[in-house]
Amino acid sequence: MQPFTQRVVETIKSIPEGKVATYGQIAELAGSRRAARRVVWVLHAMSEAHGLPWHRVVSASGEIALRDDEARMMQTMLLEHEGVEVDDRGRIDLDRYRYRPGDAD
DNA sequence: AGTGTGACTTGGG
DNA sequence: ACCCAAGCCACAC
Repeated sequence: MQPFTQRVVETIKSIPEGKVATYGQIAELAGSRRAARRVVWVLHAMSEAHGLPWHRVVSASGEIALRDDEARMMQTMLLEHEGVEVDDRGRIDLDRYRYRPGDAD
């Protein structure tokens, strides 16, 4: 596994319950600001094997990015279970729920 | 090696 | 706020 991939995995694992991070944010935290699409690939390839909290990753617009309706429902359910509000269009208020590393909560 | 694809992002209109 | 075109990076064929 490439170092960047490893860092993406660690970054995703570091997102706390009740918070979300965007693809671009994860890419930046892992050291490559423009690598949002690699984050997508990591989620596909490593989510299961590494037990990643994949549901805490959303798009820069605060939207659930999954295409598949069932999967969207699943993500919505997992997030709301952690106290993250998701509206009926699958949108999340990033001002409220965005993960900010280093914040004292 | 070229092309297509993806749970993306940004910038412009 | 929505739509679109480019840019982005790695992978599979």
